[in-house]
Amino acid sequence: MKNPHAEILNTIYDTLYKCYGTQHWWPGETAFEVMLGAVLTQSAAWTNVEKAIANLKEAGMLSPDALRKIDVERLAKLVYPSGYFNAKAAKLKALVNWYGSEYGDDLQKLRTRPIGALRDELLAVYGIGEETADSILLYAADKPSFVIDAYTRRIFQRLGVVPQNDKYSDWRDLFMENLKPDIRKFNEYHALVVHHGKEVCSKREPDCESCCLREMCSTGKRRAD
DNA sequence: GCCCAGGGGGCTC
DNA sequence: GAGCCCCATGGG
Repeated sequence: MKNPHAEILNTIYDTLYKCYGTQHWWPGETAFEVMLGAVLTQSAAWTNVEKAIANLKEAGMLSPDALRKIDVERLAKLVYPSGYFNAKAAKLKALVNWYGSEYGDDLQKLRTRPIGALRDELLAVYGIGEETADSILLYAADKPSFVIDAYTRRIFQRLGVVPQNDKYSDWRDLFMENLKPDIRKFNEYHALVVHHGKEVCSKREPDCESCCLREMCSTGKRRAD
């Protein structure tokens, strides 16, 4: 028999895709904006991240050079709406300093790096952990790196599809080892998971009645059991 | 007005 | 290497 995980992961993808369709997900107007967004969205709602990015745009701060030059206190005020503003200002500084010193702010150069090496580099930058690294790899650097977030864990836990250990790396391996590396699909899969997590499978009150995954989900199966 | 969301760093043991 | 606290906002 074929790999059972591969089958269920593909079935879940197909079901979500049939239910919601293409998400056209590109969380930012440019790859650089995506990198900033990946940091700003840490523990923050995307609506607040949009406010922070709008502030940066208005202040002419959507370039690596401008962000390197700006006063960190002023930067903190601009990103205020996304929360943790002092921490995030320092993180953005670290990100653009790395981007400039290692790649000369050249996106194409960054994209020529192999996925594993680039991931290790990102993880060494202050403020970039595993989820943020994978978001940048997938949505800015065009690398097939599966993004795990709170929605992913919650939804797949409810479906009973879980790795042996509840660590980020184990969750990522579950997807990376059972899906063919495909940038488009990883992009779409994560977008569908986020959409489903927000609209249907929220933490407080999952709407199991209208959930397209309810047939394979333990949480929503109270009717028959 | 409280409770909750939740990624990453840094410290302790 | 697991456990805990800190960072701060906005929405239920």
